[in-house]
Amino acid sequence: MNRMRIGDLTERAGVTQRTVRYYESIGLLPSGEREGNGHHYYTEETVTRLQKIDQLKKIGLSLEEIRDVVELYFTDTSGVQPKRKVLGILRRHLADTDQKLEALGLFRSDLQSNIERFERWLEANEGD
Amino acid sequence: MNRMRIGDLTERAGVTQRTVRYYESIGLLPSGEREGNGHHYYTEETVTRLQKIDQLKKIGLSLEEIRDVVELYFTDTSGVQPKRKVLGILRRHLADTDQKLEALGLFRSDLQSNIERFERWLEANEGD
DNA sequence: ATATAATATGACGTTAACGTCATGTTTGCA
DNA sequence: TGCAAACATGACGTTAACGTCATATTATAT
Repeated sequence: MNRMRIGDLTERAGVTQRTVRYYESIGLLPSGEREGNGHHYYTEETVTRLQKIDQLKKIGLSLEEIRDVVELYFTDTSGVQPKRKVLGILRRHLADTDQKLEALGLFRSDLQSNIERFERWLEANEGD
Repeated sequence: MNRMRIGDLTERAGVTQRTVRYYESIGLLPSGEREGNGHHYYTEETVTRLQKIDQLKKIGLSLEEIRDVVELYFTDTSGVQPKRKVLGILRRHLADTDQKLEALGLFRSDLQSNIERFERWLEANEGD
């Protein structure tokens, strides 16, 4: 189904209309083409774009950070200068990500050892 | 230096007074003992507690989530019932953490491959 | 043709995690 | 003893990421 209006778009992408309009307002989503009437029309790409945004949000990126990288998945970024810029952004995000991964890993083993400690205690102190 | 007032505390922990008072107000930090005058007094433990909170924040936990787990590092949680409760919380956080780790890992390799793609393009299209 | 559903736009409300005054009391030092 | 620096408390302000009306126009089913 190509060329849908906001109702179908939000249903397929699992977001609210408010979210779509908010994203349009901050330039995260290109505001769909409008006909003679005031209505906006969207395509399949808008759906996948919204889904991609959702993925990146779950990772913990802010909408501003997402705006930096999401273009990458949907445009051709021609020219040397833009490509260099995107490359810089990507490298920064990679460094950030590695830090987060490390911190999360430490937290995980912290959790793990605490869990084991509690389990041992409970096993020792009652018949369960 | 044990038994300090808020000025030293915030300097050592690298947070503002507002932050300390906010944490006290939401029960994340025990509000330091007060003398006859209205002043609060804190100890070394408060410093390390603030630092622990900061670590957990960097991982992406909300203050509410932190309140759930931070006690663990500073109290004895005696009794079987409380221990069971904490154990439940820990297990939930472990599952959350594993999900985040997986998502972050995927994002990382996504970034990585994009970076390589851009690098190859730049190498091919100019002498650098 | 008309009632109902869908859309557009604007404005105010909300939560988290504090920042920033304003005002009043306490402490520490010359 | 006097006075600037430190502290306490209260209230209003701020940003992100939307939620929730209210109102007006357009689309659609009967």
